[in-house]
Amino acid sequence: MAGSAVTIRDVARLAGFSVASVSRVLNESGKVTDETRESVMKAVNALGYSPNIAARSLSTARSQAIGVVLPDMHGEFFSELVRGIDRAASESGYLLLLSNIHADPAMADHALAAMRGRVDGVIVMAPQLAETERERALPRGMPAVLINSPGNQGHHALRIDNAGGVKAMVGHLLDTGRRTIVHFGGARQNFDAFERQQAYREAMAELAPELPVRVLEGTFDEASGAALAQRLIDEGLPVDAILAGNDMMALGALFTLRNAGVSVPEQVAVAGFDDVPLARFLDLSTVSVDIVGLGTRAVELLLETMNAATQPPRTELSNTRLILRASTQKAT
Amino acid sequence: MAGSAVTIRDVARLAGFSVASVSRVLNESGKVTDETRESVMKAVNALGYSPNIAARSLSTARSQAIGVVLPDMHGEFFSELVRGIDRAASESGYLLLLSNIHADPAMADHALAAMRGRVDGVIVMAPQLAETERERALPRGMPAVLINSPGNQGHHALRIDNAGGVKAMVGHLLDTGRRTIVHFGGARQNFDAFERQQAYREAMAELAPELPVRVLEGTFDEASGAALAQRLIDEGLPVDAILAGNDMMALGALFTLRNAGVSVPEQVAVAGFDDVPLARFLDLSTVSVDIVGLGTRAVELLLETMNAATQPPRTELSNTRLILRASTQKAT
DNA sequence: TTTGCATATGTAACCGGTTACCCAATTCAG
DNA sequence: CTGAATTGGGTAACCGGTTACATATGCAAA
Repeated sequence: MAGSAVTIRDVARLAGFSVASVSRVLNESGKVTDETRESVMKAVNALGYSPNIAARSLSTARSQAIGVVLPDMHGEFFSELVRGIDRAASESGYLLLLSNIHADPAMADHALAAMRGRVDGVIVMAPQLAETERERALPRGMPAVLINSPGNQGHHALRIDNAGGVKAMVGHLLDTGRRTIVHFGGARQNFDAFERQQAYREAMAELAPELPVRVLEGTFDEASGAALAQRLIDEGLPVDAILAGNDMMALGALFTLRNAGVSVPEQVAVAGFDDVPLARFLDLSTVSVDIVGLGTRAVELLLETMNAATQPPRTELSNTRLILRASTQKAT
Repeated sequence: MAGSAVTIRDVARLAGFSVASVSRVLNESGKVTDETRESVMKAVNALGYSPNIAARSLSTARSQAIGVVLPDMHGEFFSELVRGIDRAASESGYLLLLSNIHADPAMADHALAAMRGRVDGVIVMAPQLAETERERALPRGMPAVLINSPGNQGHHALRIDNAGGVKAMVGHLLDTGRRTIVHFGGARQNFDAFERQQAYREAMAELAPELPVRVLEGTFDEASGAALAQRLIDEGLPVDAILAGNDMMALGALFTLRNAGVSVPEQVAVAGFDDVPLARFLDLSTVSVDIVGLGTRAVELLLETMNAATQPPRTELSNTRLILRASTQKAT
């Protein structure tokens, strides 16, 4: 370990006190006279001493770090989430141990095992991992908070309010006179994709049971959105609104429609989900999620769990906001 | 520390062997018979044991973690860089200890101090921190690699090849017949902004010394680009090319020009730097930087330093690629 | 058979902190 | 002036691993 040459015993020797007193001075625990404090501090500065955190962790059984296990994801969502987590964690004096897991359950196992003993708790986002697999990987007794992950075995969980967001958007489309709303869904095993598709069906059933329901399944990327849009064009465009499972799909659709000479929003409305920065530039109506807030809240819940493990597990929804732009409504 | 119920002694007892043998099995060090290995592994699985890393760090004096100190930045750049670092680090069995520093030198101090004894080395990106401040904060003897940071006191350093990228873009603009190229610069204390402005001046001096040089200073955001573009419009648009210090400024300029009825690229070419995802959608010519590669390379250099500290410090440039789109040239 | 050597395993010291517990000195009450 | 209470400080056990060294076992060579 780098920079650990000087130990507490060296400081104690130079200061002329015992290691216990040095420790007491440094941790401001226990009683010490001012003279003791002074000579200890002098020795600390003279030697450039700083405590070895591994040793401290070992004996206190706390590491002042929280583990963050995230899927291999791109762009804004990742950075905003980490920003939120980091902000809240460092406010409480915690550092972040970060690990991306790459879809593969074995890697998830490995990542979580590697964190054992180095973190006081973990924030896990594993939308692609089944509940049983996750629970097996999670060291038992490890405080954990889940973000957007299936199940909630004894842990606090946070979810994006997919249902609320989708329902609001469906409501908006219906309000603006759309009658044949088709949903572009993401891959089935993706948790968000699943929830959003579900929400679309429920919203339609509740708000407009007389209208047709149609889901085209793809993947959460631009190319997939483009391909599905092309399919609709080939069919003669039997729709007046596309509600995509995320923004990238929506953008793919948007471009394909425009290139094919279809006017948006006049002929077809296009809506997405996520409010990626691109959406604003391309005037895409979408649903915005407070990602920084999600991360911050996850840390709060985790700290709560770590301090008083007896809380019954809660699932909270992070709220969403409807962002209406030109892709679903005529300019005002 | 959470989840530490089972220790190596429990495993040893259940397996009927000593802790030394268990350790040998788990670390694949020393000789063990197949039967020993088997019973140890059985006990490990039965108990769900995984070693306490703090204890291991303490006795081996290595933490198998690297610290990552990054500025508070947004979007793609952050996620791609972390992705690159994480990929290379986890391949070599290292975890990431992450800390955002928020421009403030005191926070940088604090972040680095907190990493002492928990990491085997650090990757620091602190473009806004003066060299002396950074060196004071960095624990002595701590292996470090710098990314895009001023100075390189005894450390390996990585830089985006701002000069090369800007020069290539200036060359392209000149080749396509532009004669009055103005540079929109970022804030002076931003290291990249500074380098890019410098590079613009040098490229002009070298490639077209007879042409006018003009720099408008702003900040690295869209609003600033828009404001500067408006200023040029108010002046009667005495330019035929805008080379912005980054993509966001370029996009701000692009929108403002278009809204004012200026045709791009016919009347004015607009170029950026970074190749953010938006650039592709909005057909902005720009310079792309291999961010993932930057992160990966940083880890490689760091590991090298940690293993053989005697290398003379090197500074490497990560290469850039000219991305030509419609904002600087007519459709082919 | 004895010596020798390789090999597998066990014992216990050690990493560098924290802290329970003990002791000595001082203060205070009666 | 004595005994009790208070207080600052020291000793050493402990956290959970790793590993140098000691030991035991088996087998080959002499």
